[in-house]
Amino acid sequence: MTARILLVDDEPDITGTLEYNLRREGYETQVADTGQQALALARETPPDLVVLDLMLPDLSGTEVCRRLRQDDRTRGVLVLMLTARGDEIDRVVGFELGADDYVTKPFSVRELLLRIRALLRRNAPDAPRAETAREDEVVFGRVRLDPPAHRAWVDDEEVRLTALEFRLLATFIERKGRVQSRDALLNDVWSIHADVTTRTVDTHVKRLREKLGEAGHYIETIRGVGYRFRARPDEETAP
Amino acid sequence: MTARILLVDDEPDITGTLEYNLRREGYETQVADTGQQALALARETPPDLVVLDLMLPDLSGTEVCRRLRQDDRTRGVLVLMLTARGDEIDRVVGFELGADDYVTKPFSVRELLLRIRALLRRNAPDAPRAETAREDEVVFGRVRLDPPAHRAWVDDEEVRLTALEFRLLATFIERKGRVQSRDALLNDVWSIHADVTTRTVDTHVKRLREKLGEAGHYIETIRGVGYRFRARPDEETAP
DNA sequence: CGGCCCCGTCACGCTGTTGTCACGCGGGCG
DNA sequence: CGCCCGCGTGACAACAGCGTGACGGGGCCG
Repeated sequence: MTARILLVDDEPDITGTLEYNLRREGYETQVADTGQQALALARETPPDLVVLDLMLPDLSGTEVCRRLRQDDRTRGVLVLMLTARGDEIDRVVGFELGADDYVTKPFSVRELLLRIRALLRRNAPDAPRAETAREDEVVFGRVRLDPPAHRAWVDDEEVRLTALEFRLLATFIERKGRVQSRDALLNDVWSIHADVTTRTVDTHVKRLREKLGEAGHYIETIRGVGYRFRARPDEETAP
Repeated sequence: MTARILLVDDEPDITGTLEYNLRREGYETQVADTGQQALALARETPPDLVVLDLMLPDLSGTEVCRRLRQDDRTRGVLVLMLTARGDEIDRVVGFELGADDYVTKPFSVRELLLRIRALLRRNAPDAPRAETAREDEVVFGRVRLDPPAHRAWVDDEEVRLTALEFRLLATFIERKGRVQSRDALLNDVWSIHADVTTRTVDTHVKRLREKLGEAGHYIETIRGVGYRFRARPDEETAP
């Protein structure tokens, strides 16, 4: 079974070169030059791997990745990100997005081809990713997160989180034990730097708590400061 | 638990640079310049990750990797390979060796650091922050403060402080040993420059003392001037 | 095109926090 | 020795901050 690869970039030079080389190696390829198109194609017939540029005309690459993870049909697709600022890479391959690999621009085509091959083989049918998949999971008390699959559980009961909620929860867990001001959260989760008087953060924290049920108590309110995710699941703070 | 990283390369330049950078990020490092030495060290106390050069004086990097995978003690260790001729990479990250990632020489240190961080996090059991949080703590006698977490303890008993009280206490400790006039405190803690006739400061000092219990005596009243936090916990001032 | 889901905003009500006041005490200064 | 200013203290009312339910717009999918 030859692998199918979806190339997403608005630069024809890049997709062209990659397509040529990948086909020469026996892969089937598809090309999309916008995020929307990429999502449509991926949902139509999920590829084995998506090479995803971060800079796209419509949606950002991170957004595309997020939506891929949210759809059952495309959840398991491997994602290799192209380009990321150094300080973004952590989020790209970390809790939040769970991309499987990345290559920074300018990149050598050879390098990219090698990484694609490595990813596909690591994920090959008879070499189940079971082991590595486990390692990608994040467990905190009764909460379990699988960033690459973009799924969440509480007590082994799956919880359906929206993209935003997932991002919020991932950020909380990543920064557990430390208070996050509303401003900080708006920066990191919403990617906006606005002075805020709205109750947006509060509302989404409420929704997240609601969906997490008992585990919602992991999110503590520090009045006048912000929110804090518990440092440890069994921790008891002063009354 | 900070991660332990074993660097294996016969180039002191490389190991030196990496060691410096990794330590700066809080990792523990070990260095080996031969394959045999690397294996010995790894078996002695298995590290969390091995950065492994392919070109070594005695054993090849691939051979070292293979033996690491064969030994029960070191089987689970993450391996990041340095340098590989293009046509070798397939074997390195493939079934045969099963390295977890690779970086080709010449490599950017930044790139390598990012990949190391990504690997470790993906593989981190838990509590990646526990240790670093410690470093942010402020300890003064029986009082302990954790500003990022916005928590306070007296004799390891957590004390619940309001945002204002926390700010006040932090300011005191920051300016310990020096008298703070009520005006100064209103400036720094309340961020207002008002002529003061109110008993606001006094009231909050009282509340803070109350919550601190015995440790409340760290805050001394300097009649006619203001308040002063002790310079040292064991200090006794003349009555 | 229509329905659904997601998300931002708003208003309302509650609770903990905070500023103020009055009172009493005590120490220093005249 | 006594008075006065400064400080501790308890009470209290206003208020800000937060939880919550509801609403409407907008985007995505069928």
